[in-house]
Amino acid sequence: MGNAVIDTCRIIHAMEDSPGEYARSDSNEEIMLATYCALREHGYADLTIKRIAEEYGKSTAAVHYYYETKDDLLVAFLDYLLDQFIDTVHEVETVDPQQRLDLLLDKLLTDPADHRNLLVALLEMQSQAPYKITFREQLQQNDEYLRYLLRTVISHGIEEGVFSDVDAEHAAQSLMTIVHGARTRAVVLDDPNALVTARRTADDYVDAVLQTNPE
Amino acid sequence: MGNAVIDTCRIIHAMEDSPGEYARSDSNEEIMLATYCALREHGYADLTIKRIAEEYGKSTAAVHYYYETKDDLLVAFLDYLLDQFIDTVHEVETVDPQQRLDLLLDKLLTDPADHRNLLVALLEMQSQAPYKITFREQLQQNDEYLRYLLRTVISHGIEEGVFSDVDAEHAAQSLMTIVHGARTRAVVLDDPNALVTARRTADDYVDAVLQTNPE
DNA sequence: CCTACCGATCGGTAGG
DNA sequence: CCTACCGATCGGTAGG
Repeated sequence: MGNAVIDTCRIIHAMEDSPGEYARSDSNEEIMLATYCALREHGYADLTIKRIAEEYGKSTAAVHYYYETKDDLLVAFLDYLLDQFIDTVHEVETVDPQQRLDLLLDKLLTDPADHRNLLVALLEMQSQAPYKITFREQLQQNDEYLRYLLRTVISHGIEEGVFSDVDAEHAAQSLMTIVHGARTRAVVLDDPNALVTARRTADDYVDAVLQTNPE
Repeated sequence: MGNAVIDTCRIIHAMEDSPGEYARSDSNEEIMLATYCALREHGYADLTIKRIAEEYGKSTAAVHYYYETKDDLLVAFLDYLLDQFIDTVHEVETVDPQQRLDLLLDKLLTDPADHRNLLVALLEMQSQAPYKITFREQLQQNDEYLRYLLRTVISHGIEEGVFSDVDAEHAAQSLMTIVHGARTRAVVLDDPNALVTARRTADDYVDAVLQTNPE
């Protein structure tokens, strides 16, 4: 499993080292990737500038050249990481409420590719939320946005009469709770099944609480 | 908020420094408490033997006298921490399925006293699960036990005809997902309301999925 | 249990 | 961007 992770990072680096298409100003992107790999391999507690520099392939001074302090770098990295999750969700373009909610939950609770590695990285960053106000605010904003997406689609469904007239904000919070619970359990208990189970739980919830039973 | 934490730890220390009732062999308990406070105040990434020793009120060598390595200490501490949660749940003695499930969820999703501090400590320890097999196994065992309690009470309810004939294991996993999600959100987003909301979500789930509608 | 100390490593900087 | 280096701090141990 440890090897799988390293491989993933090697693959990412390989992809990115390919033909020099865009300007070298993408050093930032490279450092973000290096941070991602170093974090995934060592965890937040053992994440050092030196290890990031090793993944980056340059010296520690090179890292400090782009980011004055370790904190600056990590704040930027958390934005980068949360964007990865947002991007996935933005792939859903359907507007039909039932279908859209279904697909949003799919994106939030499965989808993968590199999902497991992303979830580990997220867990590590989350663990610093009680101590770094910046992190906490970034995570709050992300949660708020995802909740907004859910609340909106639920409201639309209610207006169209396909969902029961429930408290849309509460329903959105409930689904976010299931999402966070699934992610935590998947990574902490090392149980990939946790996401699949939670996807079903979310469906239970939608079917039983939101869905109008046409009979 | 930072002050509130420190105060909590001071209070705990005060309680424990009171009349010398039991033998001094309780140094272990004192070190566990010191670790709890140091962890709560600084987070896992900045948890050092020195800081634990400061909370303990003795030298770092004193800590190493009882625990050979930092790892040994932290493994013992995780057991200690998880026991705190288990103890709370064990206060539920009711056998009536509906009432018992209700009270179990209360204990898992509210109860507090020092709940928030306990949740922060848990989050910190969880963040090391991907890197320390021992931690992961301890957390797996804990989750398994709580799931067992839920599955059992659900099965009893089904036998007695007060719950629908659902997959008890899946229902238990769903509730555990909600519990983990609530804890994560409460601490990471610093939203005490997350627990209350999730308690309602759990009720939604129980009412809609488990409860037989007698009509 | 304490004092004193070990080698290793940390984030960050000076000077180029 | 690199080499070389800074003071501070880490987990752990020797000797008592």
